[in-house]
Amino acid sequence: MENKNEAITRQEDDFAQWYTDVCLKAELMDYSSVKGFIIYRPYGYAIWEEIQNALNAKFKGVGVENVYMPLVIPESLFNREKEHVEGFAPECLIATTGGANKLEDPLIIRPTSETLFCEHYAKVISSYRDLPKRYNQWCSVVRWEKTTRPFLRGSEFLWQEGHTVYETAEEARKDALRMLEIYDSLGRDFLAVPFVKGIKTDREKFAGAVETYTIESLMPDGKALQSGTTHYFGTSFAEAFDIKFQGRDGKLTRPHQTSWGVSTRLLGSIIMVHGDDNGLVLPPRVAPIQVVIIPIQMKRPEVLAKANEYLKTLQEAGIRVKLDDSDHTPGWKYHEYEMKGVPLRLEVGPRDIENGVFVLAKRNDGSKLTVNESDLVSKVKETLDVVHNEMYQKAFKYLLEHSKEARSLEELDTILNKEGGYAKVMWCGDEACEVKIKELYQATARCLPFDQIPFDDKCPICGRKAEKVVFFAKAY
RNA sequence: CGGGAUGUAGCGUAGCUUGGUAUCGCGUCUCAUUUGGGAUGAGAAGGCCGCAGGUUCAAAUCCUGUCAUCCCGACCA
Repeated sequence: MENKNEAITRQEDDFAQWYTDVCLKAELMDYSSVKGFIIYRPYGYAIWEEIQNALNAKFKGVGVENVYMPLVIPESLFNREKEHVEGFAPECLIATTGGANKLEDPLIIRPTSETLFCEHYAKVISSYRDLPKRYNQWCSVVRWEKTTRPFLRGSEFLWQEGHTVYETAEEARKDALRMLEIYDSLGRDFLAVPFVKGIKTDREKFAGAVETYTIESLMPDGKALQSGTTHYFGTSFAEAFDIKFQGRDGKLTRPHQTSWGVSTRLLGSIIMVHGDDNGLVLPPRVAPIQVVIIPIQMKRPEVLAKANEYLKTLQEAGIRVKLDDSDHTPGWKYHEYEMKGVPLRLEVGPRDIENGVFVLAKRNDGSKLTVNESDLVSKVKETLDVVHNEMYQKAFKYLLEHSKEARSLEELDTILNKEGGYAKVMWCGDEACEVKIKELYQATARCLPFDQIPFDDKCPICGRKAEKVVFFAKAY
């Protein structure tokens, strides 16, 4: 019997509504009373914490240090880099009063913190011996968005923003690419989300950047989601904020900078890429609960004793495990943890105990296996890895099957408007053709992928010579 | 910011046309029996009808404004 209170909209009926249902019913978030500002509930926040743990470990491995910068930026400071201002001004939230007084220099709630980092760097950098600097902060930023959706686009969102300073362009560029690789590995090894890696067109790049690199993921409704970006700034910020150092040659020199970030938008990606009509499906390595133990006929003391024994053993093995000994029926619990996307369910009841086994059920494909008690830890660990790999492979297959070459306007139309996914286009390099595709199909250039495999030699828009492959898609 | 839809208990809703005691289901709480795919019975609690004005003897209902959410477009991570 379908319980109306628990049921969610089916994906094929209304994908957007399905997404919202999952966000709410899996208890990831709730709406607050201010548009676009959401409440990250414990279960949703816990996923973000797992992402933080994974990234912090990777950051530390390449010498990144965590810091914290102020929430507010004086308008006068924010205004120093021209392109940057033009990019962000339309979506700034600005505080104009402090206490009873009007502020002479209004305070911008940070939409991003380049300016603060730069101001600080100008003070603390004076010699090549002070370089490189690799700072990162975990914080939230505010951008006054017109329309908002949980995790995908919010007025406030949580993210990390890294800001680095190097002596040379080569080092800085290398940093931007290395951080992109870290993001890519986060997707591959933790989120089970495959990304297309590449460089943004000039039109799509970050305000103030020389080059923007990106990881793009593909949602099951055929839309692309920009999931993280890294930027090479050249020396433009260093000039605007007067950051200079005395080089090995004794001369005052402008350093080269980068910035890079991923946000809670990654949660949106996880939800959509893996979720199904029963709710969330979490990749094991960032799942707050990796295994949930469901005892059957709990009132029998041997059942609860065995369940607690499993709990303890798995905890000691470093697995994130929960025993649900609430007095709901087993069936209720099955649905509950499926909605919440817990990768593995461990069932243990009188029948199992008699036979010295337990049942493991995989959330990603619903399959069940019977396991000998003695294999508890090894089998759970192994199966978590299996689930991760299956989830990644499934998403990767979808990505491949929905990345198609478009040699003509007709093919572009078919891919973008009927099939969904990426349209690979041979691009002449003229922004006019990029704009034309946007006008015709509401699709944007997601990136020029690093893996350039040309399949034609002329631009399908203007017919001129084309050498670069660009991925176009409708985007979130 | 334009076009459309929706706000009534934690969730889903009836009532609104034609103003007059706030409807039902789920969930929650208590007790008992249950437990291998959303258990059953009995009892109970829970509402400024999104918010603010207005019309009226009287507003969930009519009018104006506003806020929020969802969908479709233009901007972003």
